[in-house]
Amino acid sequence: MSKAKRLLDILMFVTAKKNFTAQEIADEFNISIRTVHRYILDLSDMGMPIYSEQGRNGGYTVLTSRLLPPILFTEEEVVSIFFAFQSLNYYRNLPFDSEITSVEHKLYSSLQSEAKTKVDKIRSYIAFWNPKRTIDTPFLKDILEHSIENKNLHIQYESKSGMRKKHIHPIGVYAHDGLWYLPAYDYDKKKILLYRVDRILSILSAEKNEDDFMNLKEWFNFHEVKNPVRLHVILTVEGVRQCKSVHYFDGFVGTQEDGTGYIDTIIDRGELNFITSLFLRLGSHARILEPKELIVGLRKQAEEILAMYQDEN
Amino acid sequence: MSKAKRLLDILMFVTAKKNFTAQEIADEFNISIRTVHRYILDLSDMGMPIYSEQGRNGGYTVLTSRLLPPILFTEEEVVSIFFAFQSLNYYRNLPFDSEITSVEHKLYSSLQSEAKTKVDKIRSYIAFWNPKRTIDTPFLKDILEHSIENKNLHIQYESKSGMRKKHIHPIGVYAHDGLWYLPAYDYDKKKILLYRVDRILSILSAEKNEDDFMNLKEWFNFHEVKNPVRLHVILTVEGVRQCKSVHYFDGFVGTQEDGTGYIDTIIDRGELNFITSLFLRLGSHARILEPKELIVGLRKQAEEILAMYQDEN
DNA sequence: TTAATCATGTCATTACTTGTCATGTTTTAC
DNA sequence: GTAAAACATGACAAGTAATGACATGATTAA
Repeated sequence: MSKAKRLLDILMFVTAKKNFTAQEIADEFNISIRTVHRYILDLSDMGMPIYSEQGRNGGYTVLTSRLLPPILFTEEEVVSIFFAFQSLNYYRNLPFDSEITSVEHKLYSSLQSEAKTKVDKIRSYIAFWNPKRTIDTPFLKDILEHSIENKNLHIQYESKSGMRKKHIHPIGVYAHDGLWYLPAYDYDKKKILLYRVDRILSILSAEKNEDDFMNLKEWFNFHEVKNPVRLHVILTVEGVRQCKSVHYFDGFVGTQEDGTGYIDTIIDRGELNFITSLFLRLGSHARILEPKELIVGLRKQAEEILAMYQDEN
Repeated sequence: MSKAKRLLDILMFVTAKKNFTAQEIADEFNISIRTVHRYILDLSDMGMPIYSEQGRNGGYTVLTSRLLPPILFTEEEVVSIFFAFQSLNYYRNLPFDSEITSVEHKLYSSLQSEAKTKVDKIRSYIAFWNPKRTIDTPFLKDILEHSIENKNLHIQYESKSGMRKKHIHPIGVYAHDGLWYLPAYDYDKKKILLYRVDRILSILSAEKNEDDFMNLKEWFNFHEVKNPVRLHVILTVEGVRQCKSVHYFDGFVGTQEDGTGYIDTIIDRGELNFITSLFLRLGSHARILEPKELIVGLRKQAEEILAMYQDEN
């Protein structure tokens, strides 16, 4: 076996083990201790942060987190990594900040000037925009970490009715439109609720979770319809156009030959509140047939607005 | 110089040159032709796609796009790359698809099982959600490419009033809320308009652009206010809460000591249409003082809704 | 003090690398 | 069809690097 290959093997062995003696390596790879010492010298020369302790119970220790064997990329592959990093640009408080910076640095400096230009262009011509909010999300990293580690949390949360303590189990964390959301099982309310990470005021404590919960993907697919209500709406041509751009109605917008259309589906009563504002905007482009409550809600909102501005003309 | 180092040098030299003869390498590195042949054998053994053509005018050719020197990553750095890739998950028709797959594969297979678990967890606990639309964006890759290459385009575009031909210069491309937008200079209308990439029906032709335009970043910061209008609103506590979650008002929401607040800023008249639906939703939580048009618009919309449902009770 | 470690040096042996030379093969220009 | 320019491969000697065995020293903990 070539020296280079063997050095790589040892590198992997050693980064996995973190603590080892020369004898162990010698036995593992069937080489003499003298050679092991020589190899370790080579590895430190190559920049591996490895240090030794003499004396009984001494040995070697690898300082850094594990190093991976060197990986060969093509230029296009590296460009694709920069493309992916570009998509994180408009977020704040992301985890892996320093790692991403160091990866970017390593990769960029290995590129030739032509490819550097390409990366620069991607950076200036492509954006994954989201509202670059002034809202701070200081606990994002912690929440992500705890979610991944399957912990339960006690948090202080700023809800509509003021500051509350919550005992929750995170299902996962997701970003939408620049905000971070935390679907989590609330132990007091005994159901899964959706929290906003920026409204978490502090994490009081975390403990290992023992229970079983659905994961994030399952939660996304899971739409518990507890109070089913039929939503039945007729749409003008313009109404169809606008509804098709609303994700909520994805797939539910039916069209007639003349371009007009309809929505006829089952939704949860809890969602009516959210839907009201959609139909307020659509005005006469959408005529609701069912449910009654939605019509009542719309009228109430409309009346509220008219009442507020009745004295102005 | 060690063999390994020299092999790397040659690897870089040949990937940059793409076409070369053994003699050239021998001269460049001051080694014998025989050794060059041996090195090339080594490189192919290492997986470099290098092939030879015999005969006069023959030589070696490197098949792939340029390979970069092997790069050492720490485990955390690799995890951060997977984190970034995760953010692309809910998009369709992205460029660099195959590159990302191959990078993922290379990296994942080099990870140890412990780190693999971490990557798996990131994949199942973190999402960058956006409306995973059923809308197809077949021209996204092409549009991106042409933007980067500073081309002008003739496209067929599906606008409100039907299919139109457009002659444009792309400023850049950005994603927002799952849709791709293309700010571009319209040569006919002589101004920058915003197109939706999914509404591009075909690209008729592309030609090199000679003119100077602003770039995407400049465009983001550029808000031409042609018809300035003062927007002045007073907000209840709940109104403040809701407005702060609306990106459009970022930074413009002032608060009083008692928790109520106000918005007082200058906007463009063209934006009133969009704002109307925001205030429809807010109802009595937001009382508009100025501009008059907005109040008129709100009342009109409210009356339209009431008229539509007047016979129902 | 002793045993377990690392650290370093020397030296003979072995393994690998390199250059030179030789011999083919393939392709193209003339 | 021949010569030139290229790759392909083999053999071998000379040179270089890697290895193991052994020796010695230093450091640390039991």
